[in-house]
Amino acid sequence: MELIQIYQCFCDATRLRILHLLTKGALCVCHFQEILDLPQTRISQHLAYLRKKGMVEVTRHGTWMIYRLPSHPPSALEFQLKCLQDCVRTEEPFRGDLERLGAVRTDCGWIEEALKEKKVPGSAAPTV
Amino acid sequence: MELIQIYQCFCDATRLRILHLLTKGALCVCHFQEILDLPQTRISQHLAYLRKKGMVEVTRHGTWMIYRLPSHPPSALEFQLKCLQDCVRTEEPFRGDLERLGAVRTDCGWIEEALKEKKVPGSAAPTV
DNA sequence: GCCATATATTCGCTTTCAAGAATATATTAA
DNA sequence: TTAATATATTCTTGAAAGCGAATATATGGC
Repeated sequence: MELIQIYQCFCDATRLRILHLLTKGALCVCHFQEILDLPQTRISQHLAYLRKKGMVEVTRHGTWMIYRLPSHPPSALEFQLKCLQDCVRTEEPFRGDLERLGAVRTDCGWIEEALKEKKVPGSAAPTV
Repeated sequence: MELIQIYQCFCDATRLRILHLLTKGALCVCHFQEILDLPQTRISQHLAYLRKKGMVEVTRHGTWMIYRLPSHPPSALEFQLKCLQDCVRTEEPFRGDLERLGAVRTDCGWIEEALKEKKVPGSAAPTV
């Protein structure tokens, strides 16, 4: 019953914030750390949970793990994510997350470009 | 964070079936028992959970407890319930639930009329 | 009052979950 | 090879959840 798995993923505040951020583009773990201001372990654990349930996909780029929503999400998930965006547009902490996301200003397109051009995750990496 | 409470209520199969049935009208516990074919204790427990989270309201009519969705549900809940109905229209066990609901053929309007007319929960009650 | 019915609550058990701490792994740089 | 960075995994603890079994409560009929 896949719909329930979606609700299970959505019923924790940290996961909800992660998924919400991913609707704006792919991100790596250090970005989540910075934006959510939560310990790395906790973020990785929730990302592992989401991976296990098939809600996110991941690619390694150097030492970074780039997380993104599934390329072809089931329609129920797509729908729920849309709904999520609508519901929390003005709610904290989601609104603040988006602001901080803007400050980080690195969606995964940017990351991937940088990686392809320079391959220097240690130096050009977001200083987290 | 009220949205999360909605997801928490939605993330169990039994509760999801209960809420789905309630979108079609109020029901009492014995109806849930018959339609879902689950033990009374379990249903009451999940209804208590939903009550605690404000997802259902309840009225006593004689020995029956009539459950229904809140008269003025928060818009997020309304939206999610709409979504639920769309998502599971063809899915089991939801489809079967609706069929069995049709067989029971007693929405709460009927129950309340009967109660007001006859006050005989013991005899005219659904034979469960 | 007593009994039956409908429903709720409590208890004990097992599983899952959330979280922090500690540790492990993979990759890159030197 | 060694060190540093980014991330994952494991461990432990406490809390919550789900479930069946047993028990309690409220109501109505007698």
